Amino acid sequence: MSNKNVFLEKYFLMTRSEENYLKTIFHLGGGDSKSITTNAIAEQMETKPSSVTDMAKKLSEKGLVDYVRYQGVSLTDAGVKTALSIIRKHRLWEVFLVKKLDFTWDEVHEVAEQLEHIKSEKLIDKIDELLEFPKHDPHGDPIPTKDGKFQERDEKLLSEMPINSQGVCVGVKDSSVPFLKFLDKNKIALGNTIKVLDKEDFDNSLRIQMDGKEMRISHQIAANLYVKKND
Amino acid sequence: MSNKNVFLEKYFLMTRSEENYLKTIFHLGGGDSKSITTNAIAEQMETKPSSVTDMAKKLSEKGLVDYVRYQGVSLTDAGVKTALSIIRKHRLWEVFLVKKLDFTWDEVHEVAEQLEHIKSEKLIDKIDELLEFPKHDPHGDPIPTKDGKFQERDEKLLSEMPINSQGVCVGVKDSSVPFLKFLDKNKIALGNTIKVLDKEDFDNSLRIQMDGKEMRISHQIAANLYVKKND
DNA sequence: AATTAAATTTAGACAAAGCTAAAAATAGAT
DNA sequence: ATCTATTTTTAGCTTTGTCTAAATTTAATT
Repeated sequence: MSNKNVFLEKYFLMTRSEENYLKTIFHLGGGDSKSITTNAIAEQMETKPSSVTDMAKKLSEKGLVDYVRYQGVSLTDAGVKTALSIIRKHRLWEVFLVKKLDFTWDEVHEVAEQLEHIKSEKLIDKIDELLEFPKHDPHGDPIPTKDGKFQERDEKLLSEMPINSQGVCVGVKDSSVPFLKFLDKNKIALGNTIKVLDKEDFDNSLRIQMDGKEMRISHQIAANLYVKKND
Repeated sequence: MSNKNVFLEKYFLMTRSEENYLKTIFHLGGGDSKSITTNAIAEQMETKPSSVTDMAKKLSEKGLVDYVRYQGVSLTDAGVKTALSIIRKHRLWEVFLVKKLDFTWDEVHEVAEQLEHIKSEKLIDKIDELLEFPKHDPHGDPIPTKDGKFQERDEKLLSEMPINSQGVCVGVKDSSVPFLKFLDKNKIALGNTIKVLDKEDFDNSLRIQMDGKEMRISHQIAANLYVKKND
């Protein structure tokens, strides 16, 4: 019961629950040294704030988050690294499910949610290799590198943007007359800021916000608009 | 909190621990209506008999084992079915790891031990399909069918036999003169009963028992001898 | 600056899965 | 048939992760 291997104890032996908390904190922005409230975490994870407090203490003990009572939590460098490794696994498994097993867009999340907790570095590296080192998951979100780097591509198709992200319109893929006319008619112009509010699984159409007003656009349109992500 | 869906509650929502117990009981022979002692289970699982007793009660509650105090446990039909579905998953994942990700013989078990608990029927069916419905895992053990049938092949290569299994020598694959001379010299003849005592991971050689005496044979030999399993 | 509303933490409880130590039942040997 | 020795179970405690309800701190408003 002695303190044999602090490194192993603190960083490798993560429980499923701990990993889920780190992932959530990262997604809520707590990797940018921003403090995330216990309430926000509780809401996201569909649990109670008091449970979050308990876990915050535990993760703080392990050096994975900075936690100040009543002030919320933010990930430490070690916490960010761990969160990224889980997100990497999640997204690689999503690619695997879609590319190798013909899962659809909307089926992958639940299963990847389980697979991301499998503990084997070799396994995920081999999956990465099998998939030929994909850069993005099926939703267009970037896959962190093995050494925990986030290679955020700053130009992408609007259809690949995650929900709640926003960017400036920087180009078109289809430059046909009908398409450009459509953009003009709908006051979509280069330089406009567009925020993705929601995606409809049924037809992949998007609800977006532009210049303060909301609108819905089809997947075909979104898949031909390049935007530069800025948040 | 009402008793909404008994089927779901009893059969689908299995914990990892419950699944591991069922698998162990099956492997110890408790599927053949034979009673397995709590001590045997505890030893196999590297836990304590008292913990096994607790779980026996729980699994009995759920209708997965028959448990009589001081008499041990045996799997019910539902228990056998569940155990086989876990074993099926374990073995399919092993094949996947070896065939698709270049894992070696000895690396697969630990990872498959985790993967077997992933809950997604579609996932394992798709893996099965990807692998073109293999009949045996990398160790030569049979993969149960989706509807829980064990298709024990009664003829297999000696090199594919699991440790502690035994069979009667029924044929050769390589019928070249040098090979047959070797068999003759070592008194290995059709009709002999051979028991696999141990496998050496390093060179895949086997320690076997034949006619009461022990000997070691290379993988190349074992991979060219057909035996008919009989226990 | 004081008071109230909202957010957060503490305290105490629970279920799952395990352990230890003591009690009870079975089985083996005489 | 009785008595040990072994096996098995019970009772009570531990840890992890969760919850509820009560207490406390922060923030917002007057």
